[in-house]
Amino acid sequence: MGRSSREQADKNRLRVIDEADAALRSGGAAAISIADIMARVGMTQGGFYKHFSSREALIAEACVSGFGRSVETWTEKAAAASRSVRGSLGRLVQYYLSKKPIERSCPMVALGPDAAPHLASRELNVAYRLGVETLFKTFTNIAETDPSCSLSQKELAFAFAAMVGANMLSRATGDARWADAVEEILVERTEHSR
Amino acid sequence: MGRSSREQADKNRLRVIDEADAALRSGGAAAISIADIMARVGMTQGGFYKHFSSREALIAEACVSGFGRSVETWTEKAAAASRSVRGSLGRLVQYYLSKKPIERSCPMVALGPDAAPHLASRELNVAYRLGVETLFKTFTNIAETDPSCSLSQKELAFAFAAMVGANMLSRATGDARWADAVEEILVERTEHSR
DNA sequence: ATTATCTATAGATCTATAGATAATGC
DNA sequence: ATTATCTATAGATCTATAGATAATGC
Repeated sequence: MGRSSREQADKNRLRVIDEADAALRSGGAAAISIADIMARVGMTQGGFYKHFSSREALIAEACVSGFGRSVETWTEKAAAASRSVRGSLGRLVQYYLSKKPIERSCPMVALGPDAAPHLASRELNVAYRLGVETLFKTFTNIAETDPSCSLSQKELAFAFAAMVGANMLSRATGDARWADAVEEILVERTEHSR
Repeated sequence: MGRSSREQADKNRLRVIDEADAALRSGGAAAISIADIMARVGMTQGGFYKHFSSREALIAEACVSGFGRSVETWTEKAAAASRSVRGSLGRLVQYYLSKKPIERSCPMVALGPDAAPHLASRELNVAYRLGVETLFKTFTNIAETDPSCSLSQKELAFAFAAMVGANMLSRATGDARWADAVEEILVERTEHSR
């Protein structure tokens, strides 16, 4: 097999990023093996460096991509109709904390420990910070346009941290207690003032 | 240098666990290199396997040790006198979310992603679950004996998740916003009923 | 002619083991 | 005699690079 068309090469690049994103969400940065990911895309490791300058560069790009995907999903889930939960923020919380395949977690949780400045490349740390900032902005935007929610900025930061912490704890322990408590309280708290 | 005394060997074993605990808190399971840790203790890697059956076994033991240390610290901090915060639960929250050296984080956060059942050894997953359970028990015990705190069990689980999430987010992003919001709200909420 | 991908490999890890060494403990 | 530790190394990674190959794009 020889060279791909420019168009195909661009698609291959995106597939590599998608696979890296999936691996990151499953096992953090430690789960990124260039040979593995290239094999999953159907290529060999040698081709990797025509697309990315280093493993670190791929991780940072996958982080950007993962957060981008989360922003989209959050917006969709908040907007979606739901019988059980009336407010859009409540719907987002319910989606975020409902049992999902454990192998594909939120990038905030999957990358949290790896993204700290003393461990991550500068690129990854920047991508993570920007990603969290963007997701929180999405969160507050949804809250502001939700008439059933009247939380202050500080209370929103609190709720956001609780959501993320509960996700991490329930995922790691397999005990839904954390996710359930946060979901119930936040859904109630964004509806009782309607 | 030849053989150590039985007493010295036991001390060496504990020093290996302490170094592993420090490495775990700094960089998660990925930061555990047997040669590194043994060198830090002043030994060579060959001696490792007289003390531990495998790298995974050391990680699990370090996890147990780390949680044990946290339980002790939490109890001390809650009991300590403080001018600024009156309730013992508030003191614990303040300690847990105050700026600490980023290199020595809470085991719940440092090991969270590594401890999930599809990634960790069974030993590590069990140690993590037990550790979280014990820390939450410590948390609720402190809350129950604190007359300024009247949170329900569900609200305590919520507060606990918020604390952990804020710790992870502030540590990873370097932005104290999450820690500050959770600290202020929880300290206020455990005092306004006094 | 250019270049995306492949094959092959250098160099640097890291875990675990085997056998040697020397101090302990009886 | 026993055993905690050391030296040395096998075997298995993994990242990154060099040079070959073959299809694209002009």
